Amino acid sequence: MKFSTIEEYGLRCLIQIAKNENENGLTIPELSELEGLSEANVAKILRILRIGGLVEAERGQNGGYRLTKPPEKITLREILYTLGGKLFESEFCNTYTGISTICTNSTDCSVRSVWKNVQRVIDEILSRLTLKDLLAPEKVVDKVVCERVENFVSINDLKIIQ
Amino acid sequence: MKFSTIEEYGLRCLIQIAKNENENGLTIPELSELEGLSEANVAKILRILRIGGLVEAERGQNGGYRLTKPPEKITLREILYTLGGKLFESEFCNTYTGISTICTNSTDCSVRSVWKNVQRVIDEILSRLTLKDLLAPEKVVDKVVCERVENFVSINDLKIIQ
DNA sequence: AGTAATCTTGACAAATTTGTAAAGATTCTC
DNA sequence: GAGAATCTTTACAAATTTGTCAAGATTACT
Repeated sequence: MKFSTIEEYGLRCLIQIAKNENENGLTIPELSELEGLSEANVAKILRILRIGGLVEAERGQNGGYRLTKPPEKITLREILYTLGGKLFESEFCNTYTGISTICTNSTDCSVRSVWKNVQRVIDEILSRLTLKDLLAPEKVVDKVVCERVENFVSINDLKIIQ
Repeated sequence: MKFSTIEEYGLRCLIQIAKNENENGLTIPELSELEGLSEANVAKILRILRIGGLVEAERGQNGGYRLTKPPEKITLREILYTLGGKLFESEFCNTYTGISTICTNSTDCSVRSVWKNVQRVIDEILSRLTLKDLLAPEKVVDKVVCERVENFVSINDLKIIQ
């Protein structure tokens, strides 16, 4: 269970765009510079975000990328779903070799239940965090994210390692 | 953010091994048959589980794979960590292009905070589920997993879709 | 000892994901 | 309208993950 690079880079680019003051938005070369990615790669990632409706592009000399909505209205769930799809797709069982027969016949697919429930919790956490929450300096963000998560989950005795 | 096929198949194989009654354990051809995977693929996955210390193998005519501990002592966290690694590795930031300079200089790496907190919650959920919890028929498992998760997380108004 | 059933390993092939390159389309400025 | 700056798209290359194959090692049974 990993985050893909598209998710990582896409979210980073979105944060940069949201932080940007200039009304023209951010250009591909600027994002490339800010995040240390190649321009071609930024272009590809921004395309996904644009098709997903999270950013809009203006071409030409004063062109660039802007958010389509204010950052407080964009949830992390929406972002990560656009960039990487859901953790557990309902076709999942069918795409895996041989499992369809096993699942439908014996209906003994306990694994699915785990995936579903993990996804449910992740979805809920990500729904409660917006792009705006990520715009502060790292330490502030960390505090907010921790609080938000703890407010929702009853982890009392657990510390974050590292 | 996806589960890898190794995680899916590995967990399935473990469940089969745990369910198995025969004291000799399950052989590769049997697991292959049960889960609809090729024998070569099963062999590869079982190797990971064996190196990870979750199963032990016996060679020869009465050979097969058995669990190294009782299923109630094997957590899903342990299993998925063995099969797929952590969601967020601490070297993560360094492995991504260009980010090291940005991270260390501006310490403005809000994304990391999200990953860390999501992982914290997933880890906690997976720690509370053991292999034994997955051995019942699907509907029973579903009930148990739901309850266990809900007991820990305050989702009140959310229903599982599908 | 020989044979069959099994696990074990390393090399390779296929598929998927990730990243790059090049040519095109649009807009602004002059 | 020419040119520069920008986004857009498609095709391709590289890297990673996934899956297969074949040869070897171990054990039990006769």
